[in-house]
Amino acid sequence: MEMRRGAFQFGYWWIHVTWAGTIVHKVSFSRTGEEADIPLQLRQYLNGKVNGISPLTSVALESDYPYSKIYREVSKIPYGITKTYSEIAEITKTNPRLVGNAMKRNPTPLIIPCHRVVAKEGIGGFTPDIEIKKSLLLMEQKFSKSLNLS
DNA sequence: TCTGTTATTGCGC
DNA sequence: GCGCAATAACAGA
Repeated sequence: MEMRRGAFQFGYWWIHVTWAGTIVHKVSFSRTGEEADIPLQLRQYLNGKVNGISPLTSVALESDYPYSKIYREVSKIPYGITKTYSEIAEITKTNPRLVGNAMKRNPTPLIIPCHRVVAKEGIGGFTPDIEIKKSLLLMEQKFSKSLNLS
């Protein structure tokens, strides 16, 4: 399967995606970019038009990745829902601190919905910009609410 | 190898 | 409120 690279503008940030088929290998952020195709499901998700990115998955879920247990648990969090670092830590028998570490080193944010993991009191963090996390959570909340109404 | 660094939390003061 | 330990992967030296 051929590896492809694309970019999508989201607010003030560009989201760069590297993928092959339905497996996403890398997601990164930068201030500048140039429009280039990304997987359709991801684009619709970022536009707030669908409540998920199925069938896309991440290389980080492959079992030989160090934090894969944490990543698998995080990817189970449904659209529009948030969990805390400590909840993930309890399930994976690790430490909340380590969960934060895993999120920071997440090679594919969005695909692994690390923005749905928040601190017990507060939002937690996000690299490179907390505003991205806030926008994503706000967008998900709005869209899931509109689904309930219809 | 060894050390410093995390997107945290809960407890003691 | 503040300081600190728990705890494991990783980068850089």
